[in-house]
Amino acid sequence: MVVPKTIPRYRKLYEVLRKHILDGVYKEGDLLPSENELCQLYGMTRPTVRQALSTLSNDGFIRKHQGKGSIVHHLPRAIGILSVSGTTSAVGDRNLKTKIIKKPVLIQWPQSFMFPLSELENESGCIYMERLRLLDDVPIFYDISYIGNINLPRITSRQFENRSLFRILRDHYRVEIKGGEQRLKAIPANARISKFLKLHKNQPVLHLERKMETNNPGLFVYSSIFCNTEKYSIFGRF
Amino acid sequence: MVVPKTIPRYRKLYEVLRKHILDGVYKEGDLLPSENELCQLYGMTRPTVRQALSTLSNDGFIRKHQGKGSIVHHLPRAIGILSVSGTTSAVGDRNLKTKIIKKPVLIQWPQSFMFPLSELENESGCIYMERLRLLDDVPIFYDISYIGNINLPRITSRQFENRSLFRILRDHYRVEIKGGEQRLKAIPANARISKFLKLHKNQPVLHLERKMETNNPGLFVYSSIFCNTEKYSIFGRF
DNA sequence: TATTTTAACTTGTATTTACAAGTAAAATGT
DNA sequence: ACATTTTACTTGTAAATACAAGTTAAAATA
Repeated sequence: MVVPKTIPRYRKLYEVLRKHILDGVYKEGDLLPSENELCQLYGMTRPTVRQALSTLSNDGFIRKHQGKGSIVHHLPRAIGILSVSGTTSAVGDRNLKTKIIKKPVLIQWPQSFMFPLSELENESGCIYMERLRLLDDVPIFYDISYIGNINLPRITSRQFENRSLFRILRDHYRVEIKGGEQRLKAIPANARISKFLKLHKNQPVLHLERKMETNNPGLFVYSSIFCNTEKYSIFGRF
Repeated sequence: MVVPKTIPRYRKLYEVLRKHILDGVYKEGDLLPSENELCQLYGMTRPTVRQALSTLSNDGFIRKHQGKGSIVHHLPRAIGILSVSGTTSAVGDRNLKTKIIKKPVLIQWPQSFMFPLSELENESGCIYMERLRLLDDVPIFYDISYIGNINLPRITSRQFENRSLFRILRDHYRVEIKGGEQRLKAIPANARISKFLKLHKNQPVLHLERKMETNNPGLFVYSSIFCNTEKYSIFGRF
């Protein structure tokens, strides 16, 4: 069923170092082992080690300094919805709950969609769902998602409670989110949004419209997200 | 004065291809020359070419597909303040004007600053300035900037009208913005903000707090930006 | 002692080589 | 005419090597 594609060595090292940083083995400001030491430790050559470090640097886990080394960068403490990793993993699964407002159903795309669609996407419709995400029982994200309906069997019958959409896509369909684009706006909460996010009407709400690319070239995931930023800020790197 | 540091070859190729894409030599959906062709064309080896393409890919100019090639990605048409490049270059200098609200002055950091400061930063104070940026004569960004006061002679007497802060830092002080982090919030406009952005009081405004890293390890640039997102959205890649 | 120089590290850039894996079109077979 | 296989291309991964350039601390020198 799930094809265990061989994982590149540089990716393995990336995962190991990333985990060590997240687990606190290497703390903020610490110097990572030098590239040559990592070569010896993990039995690979410098280009391979450098590819792993380069990815870590791009993801903001380390900063590299010529002549000095790779220094562990401080980790974001706020909600990292602006990063690729997705909300659930960013907050750490601890206090984040997901509530389904509308279970996933197969529908036609809305009349005037927020992003232009390819012909193939338009023909095959999309999977639609609405979720509410709460941090410490405070509603933070009201999330409307559209997933291109391209060979994702049984997705409408899956359990999405307390689980990341991205995780399900990855584990069950081998779909990885690669990146994407987004538009941001500050808007006044309408009746529906204020109801779900427990805000007064017309209170400012952060609105994100996102188009996410996947490892499947024809498959995109779209989200319209309304954020209650009264208590928490949305955090991002660039 | 300005030391002409040798520019790496992969960087040169990056600049050339980037310019070609921006100038429309390669259009959206076009296939770039293959890596081997680029090797021949520019007289360099594949790892060097790949380093240039990898940077282009990270910056969102191209998407790479194994077995196919590098495909030019569509360019953002909206305002790219979430990208590193800075506002001026992103919009294209055409209709964007900058108005100085408060000329740059050397002051002490505010009492409780939005980001933690290093000792060195705290001791030496900061350069403070306020700017208003207008697109088609509509005020879009109200921008409060703090620059660490580390060896930037005569900066308080420079002309910032219609010029990007980043450009001045780069051209006159060899300071390059490398990346950074930001927090986002939707807030109601207060008296001052509504005055400058020509909005009603309590209308939703997008608030960005940014910390930007530079090629000078001790130097950071901070901005508190209030955005009028009524007409335009803020665009970003991730 | 104080200063300068050197040496030993670090990461950055670049070449060369080899094979794996994905894509698409041409060649082949039925 | 259609389906399959082959082939030639593409990018991906990985090794081995070399030197440049920035940093730091030890060593040499004044």
